[in-house]
Amino acid sequence: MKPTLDTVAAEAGVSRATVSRVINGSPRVSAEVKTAVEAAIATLGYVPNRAARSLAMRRTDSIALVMREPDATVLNDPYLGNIIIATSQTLVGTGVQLVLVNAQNTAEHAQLADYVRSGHVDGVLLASMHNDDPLPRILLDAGIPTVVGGRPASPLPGLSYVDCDNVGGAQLAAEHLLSAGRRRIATIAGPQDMTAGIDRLAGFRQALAGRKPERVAYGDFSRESGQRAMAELLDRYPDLDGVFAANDMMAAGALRVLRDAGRAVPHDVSVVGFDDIELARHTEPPLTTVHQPIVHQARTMTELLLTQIGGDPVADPVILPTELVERESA
Amino acid sequence: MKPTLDTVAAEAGVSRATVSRVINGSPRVSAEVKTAVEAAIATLGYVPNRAARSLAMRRTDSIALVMREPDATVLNDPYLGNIIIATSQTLVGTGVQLVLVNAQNTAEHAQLADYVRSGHVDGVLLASMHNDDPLPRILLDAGIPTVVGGRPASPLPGLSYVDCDNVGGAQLAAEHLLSAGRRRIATIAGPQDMTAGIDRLAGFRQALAGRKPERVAYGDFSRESGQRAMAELLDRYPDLDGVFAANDMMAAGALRVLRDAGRAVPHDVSVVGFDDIELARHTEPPLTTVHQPIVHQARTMTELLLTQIGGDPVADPVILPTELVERESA
DNA sequence: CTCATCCATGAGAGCGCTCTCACGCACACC
DNA sequence: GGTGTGCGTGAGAGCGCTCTCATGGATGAG
Repeated sequence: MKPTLDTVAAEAGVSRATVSRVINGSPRVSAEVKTAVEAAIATLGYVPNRAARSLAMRRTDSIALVMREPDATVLNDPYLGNIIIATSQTLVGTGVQLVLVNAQNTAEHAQLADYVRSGHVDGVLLASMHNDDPLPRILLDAGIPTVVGGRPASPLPGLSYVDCDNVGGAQLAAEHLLSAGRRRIATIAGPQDMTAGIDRLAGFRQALAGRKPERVAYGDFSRESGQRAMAELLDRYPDLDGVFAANDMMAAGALRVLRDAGRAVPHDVSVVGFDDIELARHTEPPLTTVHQPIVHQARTMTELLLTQIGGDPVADPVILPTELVERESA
Repeated sequence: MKPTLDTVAAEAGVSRATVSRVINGSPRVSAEVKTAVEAAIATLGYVPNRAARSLAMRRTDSIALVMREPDATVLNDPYLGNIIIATSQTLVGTGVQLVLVNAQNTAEHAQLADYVRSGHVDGVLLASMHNDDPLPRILLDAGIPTVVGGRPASPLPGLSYVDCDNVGGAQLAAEHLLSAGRRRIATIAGPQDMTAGIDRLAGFRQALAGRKPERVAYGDFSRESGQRAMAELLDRYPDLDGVFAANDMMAAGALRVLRDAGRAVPHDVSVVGFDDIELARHTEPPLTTVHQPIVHQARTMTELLLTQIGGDPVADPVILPTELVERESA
């Protein structure tokens, strides 16, 4: 039978309350009693029961990381995996546990809301939202500390989020192409129902400052869509000499299509991606891309959430800087 | 104030026990009372408190997924991320929650053991163990349902695990090289403190059936180590015409080194990898590799664990089949 | 010497839920 | 009419912890 507070109290010859004080580091305990209790804890191998503790304290010392992607796409893109692992690593040593929650369809949203409201977590990290996502609003209204990854489409006052500088990063990419002498630059834009897609296109446009014609094709961040978009661009603008793809996956697809079309990269066409995933080092040629600080983002999100749970006011959005990683494709 | 069982009971004009019965789907409730209670739950927006429930039931409906890798390597290899996401997806609809736990050093092992024993999870999934890992034994001794990913180095009776057929997969790879007419085949073996490394080398040896000389270099599953090992092999066996790398990451490194050395793949040297990660489609040339069924593995592990938690006897180890995916490198 | 003060400790009331047990009612049987 | 069975329901005792409040002894002030 597992030892409880009472067992320890009996062993140490004190009351349950005193043992509790020792465990929680209360200063109002005499040194001798403290050592006695600690000895009892050690000999019994006592471990506090988390359920009982959180029932009494109305606090769980755990947070949820909510993923909202349909299955297939997620597994190919390392973004989510990295966010998860980085978050988990940030939590090491804080005593806070990470609960992973999948909420893909509407039924699961409702379930999730219930779950969160059941007091099983103290706060929520929302990874990779889509535009129409009702969840932030629900959580906000329920008074659950929440931090979102990526800029929400519609600004919700009182919602803090952490994003990388998508606009600035895309500008960096486009400017790099310009400074390499490219003048007929196209872009494979991301889905326009995600702010990452929107902002990266905006940055691209800003850097190109209205040059005509505007060469844009759209993808959904998947490799296949990158291939389709690249083919479309080659068809519409056969003279293009530079491509900015809104993520590396699509850039990899584009690279393949360009090669098949007989265009040498970077000689005939320069290509820049976005994200700097592991894959970017292995494409042929290795991909010049905009580095997205995923680990830093996860860390920041977690820290914001923890301070918010600790009672601090909701922090302002944080935008992390991006930087260009020059390889061989541009 | 959040509604509790008592609130609902008062609203529905019944006792707390009856409400509990309705919530838990007990058959011993009359239809009219049931609907009344359900109406009360709906109007009050009642959600059961998980902490209270698990305190009373001595069960938490959540499992831990324990990761044991030093940080950096993990982020580049999609394996862990995929395991996590696949596990989480398997759990959708079961009402079981996934708690992610990082246990990298010895201090954290002790903490983990305490954590698990604090009754915060019903069982443990152990991802990617190393040889000297004390954790399975600890968990087994503590009577915690546990399922391990990958064959443990020292067989622990009563420990169930799920692995892919590393031996068979490596054989497949080597046989593919043989049947392509390759006769001077080398291997970049994985770390020999992990059974995946050991078993893949064993399978390779089995397929080559003692042909001499044995051309082996060792890596640690990272790209850089693959490069080093490939360079070493070229140095020692300049006439080699086939390479089996124990994972795709090392194969990608090898491909790079081969190209730099002026060896055409697959014309001069055929290369086969292992894992079939996304990266394998993007190398130059695309990598022929052994597909490892990660999602299937995660699913199987989760199911084994859940049945074990449900009281079923510990299941025998499961070895999932691997298959060769032919692309262009061999 | 008395009274107020302070501090270590204990008693006990919850936190919100589950589950056993007893109760009362309806029905069927002898 | 009594006994037995079955079933829906309620009362109440926990589950293991925290926290408030009371207690009693030591200390210092008046």
